[in-house]
Amino acid sequence: MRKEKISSAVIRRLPRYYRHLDDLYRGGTVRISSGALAKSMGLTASQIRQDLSCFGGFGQQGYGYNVERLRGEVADILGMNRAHTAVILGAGNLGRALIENFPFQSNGFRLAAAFDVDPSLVGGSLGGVPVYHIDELEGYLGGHKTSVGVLTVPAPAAVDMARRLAKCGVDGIWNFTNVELPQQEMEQVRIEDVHFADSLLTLSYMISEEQV
Amino acid sequence: MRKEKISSAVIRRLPRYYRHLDDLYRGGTVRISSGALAKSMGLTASQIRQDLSCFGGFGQQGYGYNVERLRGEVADILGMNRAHTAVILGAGNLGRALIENFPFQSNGFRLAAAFDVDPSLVGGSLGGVPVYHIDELEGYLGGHKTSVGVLTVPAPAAVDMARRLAKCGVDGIWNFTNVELPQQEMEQVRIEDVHFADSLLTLSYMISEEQV
DNA sequence: TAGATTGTTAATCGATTAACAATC
DNA sequence: TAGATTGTTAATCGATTAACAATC
Repeated sequence: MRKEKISSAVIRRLPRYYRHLDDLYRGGTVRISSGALAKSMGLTASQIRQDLSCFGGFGQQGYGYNVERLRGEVADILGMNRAHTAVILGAGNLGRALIENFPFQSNGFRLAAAFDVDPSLVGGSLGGVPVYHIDELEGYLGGHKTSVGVLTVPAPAAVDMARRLAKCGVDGIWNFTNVELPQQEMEQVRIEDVHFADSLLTLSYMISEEQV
Repeated sequence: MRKEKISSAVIRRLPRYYRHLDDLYRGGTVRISSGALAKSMGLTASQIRQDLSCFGGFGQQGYGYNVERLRGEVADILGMNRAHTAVILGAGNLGRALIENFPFQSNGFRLAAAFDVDPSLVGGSLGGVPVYHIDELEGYLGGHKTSVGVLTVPAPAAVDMARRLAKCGVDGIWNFTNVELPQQEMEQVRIEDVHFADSLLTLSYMISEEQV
């Protein structure tokens, strides 16, 4: 289906396309032209047509794109309909924030289990998700095919936990620890980092620059 | 000091440079060549020299870079020594995770106040940070020059809170809500988004692609 | 000094934008 | 049909890589 390797610049824009198309869809918009979408997203029409054409011709000359259809196509491209599963490691504040508030379901994931060491949490559940002791990780993953491990453990535990997830064969790690995981040790695992510090420092640069 | 507009590709790499240099510094490394740093970061030596030369000549021929000095220079460039201040809006799980666990201080920020509507929190403090009622926001910001507002409120409140922060004259908004803020309404405010959903969907794409 | 490594200029590569024939 | 808008090819722009003289 796909012609060549899709550049990561394009891939990073896909979730934004999805988000905007979903908003339009929910708002009842039936069709949209690349020009109109570009304007509302702050991109160029050319870029949108170029990006989408990596995956196929979803539009129609003289008409534009059907919002519902395009939204669905982008969802498919992003793998949102593949019944991905996730487990989360670490049920501290951040872990709990994700467990209780992040809409895994509407992003195509089912959050199946949480792991922690806190005896007051283990055996219970959070937001409908059972909490197991971290020692049960291998046993659990052995029996439950899991796509992604979400890492919200304290920094010192991060690398070890990543290794254990990799050894159990997860496809990806969603890394919230401010630690660089050893990708070269786990070539087969895709790692996506959410580095809060990098983000804040970028903002710090931007606001500092203004005042030079 | 700076010649021209620095490209955002370069800016996004600066925090990673800082992180690596800080690790090296803490580990006691005194000097490093662009080649060695490149290898450990998965970049090219050319790129590192090119990036750094945007800001000045920090190295020495035949020697490389002094780690402590370069770490300091990058920190300065990032604005880490400008005594930035921040307030956080929303002390739910995510807000609390940031208040209690995120090292604002070592990223050059002082987290001065939190705002929420929960009567059981207002008037108290979290992680040493006083919690005020959101109604007190304007009063507080009027009296306390604040660089950044951290947005960890529920999605429906996000845009309104962003407007209020902008009106009070913050320089930047660190946005954790899955909402696109109206940048065009607040040209003077720099917005840095941490879109969890975009990040997870990127990972979803990467692991799905493997299995085509 | 000789070897190493920078900062910078030139060459290459890739991504974005523009243009336009195809066509709904 | 005429107007609008796509998908795609070509042109431009920008970012990365390579090369090398300068020099510590």
